[in-house]
Amino acid sequence: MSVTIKDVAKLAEVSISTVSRVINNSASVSPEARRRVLAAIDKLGYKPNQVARSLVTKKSNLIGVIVTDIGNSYVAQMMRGIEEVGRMYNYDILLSSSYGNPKTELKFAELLRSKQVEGIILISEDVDEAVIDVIKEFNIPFMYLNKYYKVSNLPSVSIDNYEASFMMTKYLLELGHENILYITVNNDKVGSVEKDKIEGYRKAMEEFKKDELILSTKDFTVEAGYDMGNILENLIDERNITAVFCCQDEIAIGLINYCYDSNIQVPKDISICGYGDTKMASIYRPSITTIKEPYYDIGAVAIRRIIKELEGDKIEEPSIYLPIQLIKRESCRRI
Amino acid sequence: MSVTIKDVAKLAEVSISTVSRVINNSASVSPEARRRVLAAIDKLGYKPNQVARSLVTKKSNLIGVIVTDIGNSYVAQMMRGIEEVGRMYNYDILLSSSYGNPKTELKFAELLRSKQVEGIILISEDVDEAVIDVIKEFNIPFMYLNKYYKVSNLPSVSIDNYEASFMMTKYLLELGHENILYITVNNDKVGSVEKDKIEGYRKAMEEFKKDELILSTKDFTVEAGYDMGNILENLIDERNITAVFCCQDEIAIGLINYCYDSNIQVPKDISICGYGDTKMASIYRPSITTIKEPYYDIGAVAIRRIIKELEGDKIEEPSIYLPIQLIKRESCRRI
DNA sequence: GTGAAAGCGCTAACAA
DNA sequence: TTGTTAGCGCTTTCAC
Repeated sequence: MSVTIKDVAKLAEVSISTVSRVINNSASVSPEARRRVLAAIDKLGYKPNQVARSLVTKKSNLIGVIVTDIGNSYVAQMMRGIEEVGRMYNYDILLSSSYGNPKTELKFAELLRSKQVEGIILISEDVDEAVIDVIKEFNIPFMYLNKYYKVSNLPSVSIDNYEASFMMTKYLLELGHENILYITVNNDKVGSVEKDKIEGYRKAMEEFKKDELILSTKDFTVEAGYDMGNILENLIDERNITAVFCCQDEIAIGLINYCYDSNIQVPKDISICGYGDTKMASIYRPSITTIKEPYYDIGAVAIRRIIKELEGDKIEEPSIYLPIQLIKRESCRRI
Repeated sequence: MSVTIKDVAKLAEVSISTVSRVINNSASVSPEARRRVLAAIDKLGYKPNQVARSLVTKKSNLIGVIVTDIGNSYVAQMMRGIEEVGRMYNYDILLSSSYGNPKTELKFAELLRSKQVEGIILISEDVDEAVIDVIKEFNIPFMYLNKYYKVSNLPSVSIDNYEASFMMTKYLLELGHENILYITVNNDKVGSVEKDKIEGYRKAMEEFKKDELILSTKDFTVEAGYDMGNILENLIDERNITAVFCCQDEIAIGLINYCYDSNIQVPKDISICGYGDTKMASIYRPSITTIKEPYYDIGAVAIRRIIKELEGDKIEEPSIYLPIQLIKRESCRRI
């Protein structure tokens, strides 16, 4: 068996309380006793059993994170922020992947709870009120991170999508583009950020007195972007489209792939920009003009807020918005 | 406070032992008592405290994973496999990122231990014997995953790099390429898989009676690949190089980026292949011919082996090699 | 089939 | 400054 506090106490010839005091620095211990305890700890290679400690202190120092899919680049970036900041404050991360299944999310939430996590971060790509309600009832700090939807009154960290979309559209307009296509993803659900982004696009187009043109694709994948290719090809001729604002980098990449395959040159023949600034956007050629969503920071701020709440701070504003950035790269040119 | 086994016992008017028996199905309980207990559990929304349970059973159902950086695509893929298979067997994942720092790895290893993890998976990119030794001493199932180094006699899951490299080189030769450049990364450390890969390349070149040409770059990054560009440009002229086998996809992508910027067409002017089959390799244009390292499976098999060991199976072979695949895409052409 | 009691490894009164 | 003791929430003998 592994060595316990008793073994240390015996070897150091003190009581277990004294050992406990030494390892927790919780009360004054005579230099002599401390020395003996430390020596014993060293000799035995004693490491306190955190499980036992948790049981009595009711502090697990665990924060549960439920993600859709850790294989998604942006999720991994958020995890980095979560992990790194959590670590600074001595919190460990219990990870579970739901693959977008609400049933699984629910199961994991309860599992995390039974493991006594002190807070939960849910990274979701859909909205399921049932899961949210259950987690809320746990009465522990909770952060809801969703790149695609807003849920009002839920503590979260995100960006101002309206502003970002407006900024990007304006940039394209200022480059001289007059006919700018916005590619969104079919979505009627309440809270979809696409609504805000479309508003931002519209606002800018109106300001420049240009006609809007919005098309939907089926989802946020490279394939969906690729599939928009032939429609775009027609639009270039028929509507003299010179720039496309894609609602996600993946779609932009798919579209540029189509162009590559069809000998349409980007940005010479058409300017294409994305949204998100995933890793790929900077590595791909042409490198992609996009909006940088600060994934790392979103994760970092989310866990920081949880820890603050754990430390007693009440969080005032449920939603925090982080600054975005327009990243100008090769895929969009002045016209 | 949250509801405990006592509350359930009181409401059901049985002893806590009976409640325990019901939730664990550990001994026969009269139908009537079971019914009452179940009703009480349901009414109170009772969830057993896993921490308390762990303390007595000495089973935490936790597996600790130390990764270099969850932001790396291949690490995230491995994590998927680890998480998903762990979940099937009811194990939770405690995640920590070392960012390659051995001191941090060590600290996390001990932290994980004190959290009573039942097994540890270390995903590393360097070799630090000290860390390995410490983890070994924990005497719990341990898997060592390292894409770049082999450490003999350590339980691990990897691929046969010699074979993979041989296969790829042979493929290029069979496409008609005669002068094939292999780009490796400067590395004298023992156990580097680059040694095996170079051997595989050599073997194939010898078999086809061609001269080898090997160059080193500084690390496994896109930038390092890009930096090889001008050297390659000269080599195309001077040595009539028609194909480049890069030891990692990132380097291949960097090199192709250079070509893109310098109006060298891939694969028309030069064929370039990579190694790893990261996500990027299939999305990038031209799509990249590469060796598929089965990251997901590596993670899945690693944790499965840990669980098997936890279940009492002794693991015979320390190292397991998973099958690789040659993925033929656009970046290499017949000559 | 069931309850009482011991104990997992630890912290935190409390008393000395 | 120190030791004794009670418990954290649970499982598991051991009697009955």
